[in-house]
Amino acid sequence: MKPRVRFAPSPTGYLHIGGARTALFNWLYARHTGGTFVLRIEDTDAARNSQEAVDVILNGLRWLGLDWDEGPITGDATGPSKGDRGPYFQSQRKENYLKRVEALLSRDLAYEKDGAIRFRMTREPILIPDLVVGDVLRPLTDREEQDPDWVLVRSDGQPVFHLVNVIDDLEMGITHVIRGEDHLSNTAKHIALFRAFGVEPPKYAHIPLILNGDGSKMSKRDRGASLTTYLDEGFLAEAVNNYLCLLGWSPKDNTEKLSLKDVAKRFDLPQILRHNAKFDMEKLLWLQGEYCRELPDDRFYEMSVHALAKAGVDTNKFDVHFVKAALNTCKGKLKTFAELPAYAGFYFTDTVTYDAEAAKKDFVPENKPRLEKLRDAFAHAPAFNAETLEAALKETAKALGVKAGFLVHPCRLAVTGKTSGPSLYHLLQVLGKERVMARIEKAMQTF
RNA sequence: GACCCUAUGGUCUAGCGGUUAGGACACCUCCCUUUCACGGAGGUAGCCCGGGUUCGAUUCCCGGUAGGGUCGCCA
Repeated sequence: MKPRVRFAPSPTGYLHIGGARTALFNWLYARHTGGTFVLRIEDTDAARNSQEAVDVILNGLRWLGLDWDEGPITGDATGPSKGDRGPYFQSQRKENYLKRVEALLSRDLAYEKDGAIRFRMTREPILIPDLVVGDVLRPLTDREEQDPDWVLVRSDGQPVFHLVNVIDDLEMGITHVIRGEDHLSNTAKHIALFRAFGVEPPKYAHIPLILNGDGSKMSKRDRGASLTTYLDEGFLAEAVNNYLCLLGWSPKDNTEKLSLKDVAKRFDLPQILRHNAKFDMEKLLWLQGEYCRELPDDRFYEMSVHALAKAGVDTNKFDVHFVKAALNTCKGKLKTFAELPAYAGFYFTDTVTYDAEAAKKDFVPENKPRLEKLRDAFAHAPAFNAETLEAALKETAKALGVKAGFLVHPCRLAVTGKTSGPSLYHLLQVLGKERVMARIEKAMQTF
């Protein structure tokens, strides 16, 4: 029998990075085994759920490329879905729950008290066989000893998470429950329920959690916790996926860069690590830089234009060849597209603002005649391209008896306003003679 | 408070009784470079502590400590 796994997020309005990894591991296992990846929306808290909140999840998974074989097609709970085990929204499954509760009631495995329906919980310790953690024996805690039974249906008629989760897994034929380790202790409840329903529970695989760098729990507000951040900041899905794979799983051969396809081939549950991992943005950024550098030109262009537009730079106002040439000088230089507007903004504006500290250092009186000479050399260069400009600058430096750097830095500052950026000669070429001359002229008037 | 899980450099990890404890990120130095980035060459830094078991423990067992999780009419 082929495995059936599921990702069952609650639409809270954001997709936690840990949730994304849970989805990823489920997806990887399904793809590795040729099984089925089910997406189920746990929208039991009707008041807080909205279609927008579901869309955040759907969009996040789609962005990562984690396609589901069964589940909703849109964020609309009553909308279309794929798969024959639906509905895939808990809000649409209420009668299933009530039917199951009736069955429990009729067999005295549950009872009513104070308007709520409670489950007669097993008193003996329950063995949880876990594919990642191993066999875990879970006795009742001292608190639970006082009153081991727990609520299945609230007095307002709402079934609780533990109940619906188990019923859905049962009815959807889930064979492997791959979820965060925060559910490990509660798995005893789930196993007891499955048995009460007369079926063997699925296999469990509890994966370690992702924590903040300081070891604390990653919550909504923490940097990097929300998947949306990565979409917004111009990360590449392949980098995020790759990084997530490396948190709690290892190819064991020192490979760091892996495609989802590679991982799907090699991934398996028993190799998952048992300890929590701390989130390290630096390493993610490194991977991001790696993938960014390898981007095909058209995709780099597309993402760049998008990032610039988001920052208020309308590249449509410029000649397409100019835009492409400009962006070309940036490729391989930065890690996230969010950096691009600051990095390449000088191409798309006529008002250069100079870095104050750099201006203090480079826009000094002795540099004025140098800049003048350089301007003249540029003006008389046989052509205005990277090679001729480099030659012109070097000759000028030689004639002045100074190192090239004395011309390079003020020139870069005059033209871009900054101390670092794309290759100077190439950016000058792209900017073109007219703009370059004007900018040097303008800069010289400031000191 | 009880119970559960975990423990290799700052971080992610390889290791599954005998290794100069390997790799990656980050950091430092140097080279390349007219900036930055890339690339290249080096470097700093690690087996949580204490007991066992064993000829020998990072590795196995027990205890401690630390971190995380769970014990809801939250999910």
